[in-house]
Amino acid sequence: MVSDDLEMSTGGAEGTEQGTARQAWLRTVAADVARLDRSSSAERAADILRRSITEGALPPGAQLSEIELTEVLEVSRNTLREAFRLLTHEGLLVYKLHRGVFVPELEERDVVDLYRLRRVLEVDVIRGLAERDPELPASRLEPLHDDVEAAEVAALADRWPAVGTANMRFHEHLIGLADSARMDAMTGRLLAELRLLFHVIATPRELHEPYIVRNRGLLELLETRKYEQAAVDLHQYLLDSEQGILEAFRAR
Amino acid sequence: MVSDDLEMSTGGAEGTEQGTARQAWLRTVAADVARLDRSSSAERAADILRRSITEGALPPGAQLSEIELTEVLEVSRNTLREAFRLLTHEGLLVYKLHRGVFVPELEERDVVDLYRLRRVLEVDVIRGLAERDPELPASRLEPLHDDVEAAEVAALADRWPAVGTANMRFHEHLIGLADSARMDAMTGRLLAELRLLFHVIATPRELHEPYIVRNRGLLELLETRKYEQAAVDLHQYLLDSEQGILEAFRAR
DNA sequence: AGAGTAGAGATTGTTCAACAATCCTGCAAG
DNA sequence: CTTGCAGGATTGTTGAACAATCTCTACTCT
Repeated sequence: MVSDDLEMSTGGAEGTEQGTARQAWLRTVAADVARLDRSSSAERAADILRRSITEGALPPGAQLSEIELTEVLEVSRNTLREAFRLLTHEGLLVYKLHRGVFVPELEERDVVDLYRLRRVLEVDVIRGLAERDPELPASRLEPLHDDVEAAEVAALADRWPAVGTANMRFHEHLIGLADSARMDAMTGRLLAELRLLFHVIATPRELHEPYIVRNRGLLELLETRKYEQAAVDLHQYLLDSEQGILEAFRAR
Repeated sequence: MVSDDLEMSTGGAEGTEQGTARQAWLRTVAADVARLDRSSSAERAADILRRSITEGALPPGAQLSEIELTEVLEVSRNTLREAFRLLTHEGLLVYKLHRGVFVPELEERDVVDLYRLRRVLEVDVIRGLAERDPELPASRLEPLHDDVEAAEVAALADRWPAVGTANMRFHEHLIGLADSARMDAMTGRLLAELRLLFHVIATPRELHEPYIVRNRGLLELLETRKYEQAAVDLHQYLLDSEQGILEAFRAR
């Protein structure tokens, strides 16, 4: 959701269209300002907790004690509870009234549910490209390109959780092609929940490795504007991925 | 979100019909208990605000003052802020750091975005029925039936906002056929945002009336299991509805 | 001994009052 | 007309306090 660290200042860009260049620059500045402003204590606390959860430090089922965390995070109880609410609505925590907040334990039916949504949304994005944006500029695919390379590099270094992260960012950027704020929000939530599942799985390599090359294949189909083929491939891709997670899940 | 509790051991299967009747009763009791338990002050405050917003008492753009509302709702500032967070994540309020919370002002692009999502999700639900649940029991369509009738009754009484509400519930129940908790949540949010739009529209009758009969037609297609036809109709239905809202919106 | 119950201790839900940080308004100066 | 600067108002955050609820232990009764 963040970590698009300062993309700014890459110089250049005094091409023919000064007006649009300036507009683009204004946009990036506005984005930076928004990122700085976003600092409220509750959201910073939520950031730390989010990382702890998605990286597995807080395993599914764990309870988060309020007094304990106020000391660790150095925020007041009220602020901490606001952070809890934030994460609750991302699906990364669940409230049980008068009992506390817990890291949710997802079940098979959640996997099925999550993947159903992923298939619907992601496949629709691709089909949508064919209809509404067949002249997709290559620059919009750059983030996807970077993600694929990041996954390949991480794989060479045997860093499989990093591969998983890169793969997820690939899908996040894929959804981003739709220019739909609400799809972006939903996807963020879906992928966050999915991440929850990864930590109960023993074999991250088997889980992530096959999709590095498939992501690259998908990207090439997009670059050559074979949208229908990309949609079909992605559908099968997600079915396979779901199956892989379900199997790993049953074998835990 | 919760209320999966007390699903436990209903004493096994005594008479088949007694068993299911008892199960149904247990479910309703569980729902009641959940409703009472859910009482947290923040959620009660959120309920009141939600109604105020969706019924138009708080128009788009309005700012919600904290001190003012603590007096009206008789809750502390902290609890009120928790209610704000709840509504923020439903899309019914937006936070501006150090400035306060506001009822969002949706624009044309939001209409387009919302309807894109609605089309994707709702049409997929129908197509999904064909694949995974062709033997859909008639009882599952009862809520849809009730909604259609409610809309027809309200129309006869010239109560057009009520017609709009009934129409929305129809779509909510339609999504419910998918048995997907996450689709339900997303739809709730999408429809809440859509409601926000209705209040800047001057002619609720023209907006809602055509869809009463179309809802009934859709329902009949589902009852006779003509799923593909229903999917096609629904797609066009949503395109028309989007167009209607956009026109009313531009003419405001 | 085992089941049920009462109560102590711990945790969460909510309130209140205070202070710090930020925004908005109006006014003066260039 | 814009820029810069108080002053007032609103939001962000804290800490302490109390009420409500849950959990676990120890006790009573059969």
